[in-house]
Amino acid sequence: METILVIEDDPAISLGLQKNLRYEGFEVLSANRGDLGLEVALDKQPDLIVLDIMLPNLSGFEVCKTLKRAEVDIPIIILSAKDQEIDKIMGLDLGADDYIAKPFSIRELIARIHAVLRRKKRYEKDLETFSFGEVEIDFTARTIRTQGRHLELSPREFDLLAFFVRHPNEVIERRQILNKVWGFDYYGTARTIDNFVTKLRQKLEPDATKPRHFVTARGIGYKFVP
Amino acid sequence: METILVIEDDPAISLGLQKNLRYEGFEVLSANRGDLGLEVALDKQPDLIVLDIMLPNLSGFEVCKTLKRAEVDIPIIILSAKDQEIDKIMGLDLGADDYIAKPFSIRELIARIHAVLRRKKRYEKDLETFSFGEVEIDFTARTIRTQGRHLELSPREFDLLAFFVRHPNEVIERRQILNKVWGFDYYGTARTIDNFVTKLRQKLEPDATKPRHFVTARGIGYKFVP
DNA sequence: CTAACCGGTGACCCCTCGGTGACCCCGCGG
DNA sequence: CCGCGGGGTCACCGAGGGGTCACCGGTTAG
Repeated sequence: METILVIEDDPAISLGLQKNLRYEGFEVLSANRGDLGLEVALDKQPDLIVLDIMLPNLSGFEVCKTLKRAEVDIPIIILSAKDQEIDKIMGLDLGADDYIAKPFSIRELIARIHAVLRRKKRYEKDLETFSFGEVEIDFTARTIRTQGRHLELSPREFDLLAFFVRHPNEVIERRQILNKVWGFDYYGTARTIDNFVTKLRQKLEPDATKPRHFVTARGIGYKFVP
Repeated sequence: METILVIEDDPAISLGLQKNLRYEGFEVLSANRGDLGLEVALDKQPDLIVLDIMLPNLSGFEVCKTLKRAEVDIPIIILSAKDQEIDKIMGLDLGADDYIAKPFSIRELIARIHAVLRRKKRYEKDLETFSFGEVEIDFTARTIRTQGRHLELSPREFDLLAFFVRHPNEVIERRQILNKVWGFDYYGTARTIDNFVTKLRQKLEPDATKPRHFVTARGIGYKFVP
């Protein structure tokens, strides 16, 4: 379930928001002061923050800037009192994900929240997937697709592939591969790696006899080229 | 048949509304004072309330706030005298589902009533049910149907299923499943999970020996694919 | 009070997967 | 041209992960 933090000092608005967001199926946290909101944000890491600009103790501006500076990737939707303010705020380029002026329709706010969360999810999914040639890797589901067809990799095969993908265009010696994929305390023969590379080639290369992605570096190890 | 409660003190408007709504196929209740309206709402639990803001004894504001605070999830459409009032009301964010200014077209009101009811229905359905394959889950009633037949899940089985359903297409390690379903302070063996997964498979998979929905991720945990 | 049920553990067996060795090929250097 | 070493590939085997069943203790409902 997604968690939303509401930072808003007007109790009427805050309570109304909380109620509606819970009704919408979110878990809701709230803070009525900027400094408290910042604290909660850093502590609980909500999925989204609804942030009023006019706040006691620490303004919404400051909260937003601090969060962005801390590289905390929590999307922020800013509430502000007047339409005119919106332009000013957007001009300041706080890095918020959306802006909405009071008085706002709760329906619209919820729609925008969903939109922002969807965007975030899609973005995260990009991080969790990787493609090269005809091959698509989904790290979350630990699945591989090639030419639209699903195919099976054993756990070790998948781990090795993941390692290669994280180090593209880089000759890596066998020792290093063993350390990273099999664990630093593993004392196996280097032949194991060769075997697994063969399997990956057979499953993922268009022509396994002429490897294009999993290239041998004779005398050293292997190199993955996407 | 859906029941609509009209809370409106002007007899002309109230009677007109009642007639039109009955003609439209709704069952209609009415109240001419705020306090009476609230009473009827709580007593009869109508499917929707059309609520005037200016009311004797208890204002529409109060009725709305009280209902929302009581967690009575009846959608409310607010009528108000003037256009300008609408902005103010929306700013207060009473949690009403729609607002309409007098004088209003009865056609428009009816259209909005239908829209709100549709939204509510869809929302409730989304929130409370989930389907995959032949299986239908009702989270509110905590019941399962498959191929039209009702079947029994024990509490833990249901919780585990609910957890899987909330994390589709995601390989989840056993530790995490224990944390989320059994509680972070639970120290049981991983075998427990395996047993419950087996039970879910036997009850929900078309062919329990060839799981399609509850997939094992060898060495890690499980993955639910709808 | 008793029976049924449920959750949790242990035991057993199966099957997959990882790892090793063997064999052969290929490329390189003498 | 030949010998050698590194690597591709295959087949085999043992370990261990997981499916499943049986049992047991506690709780609840009848």
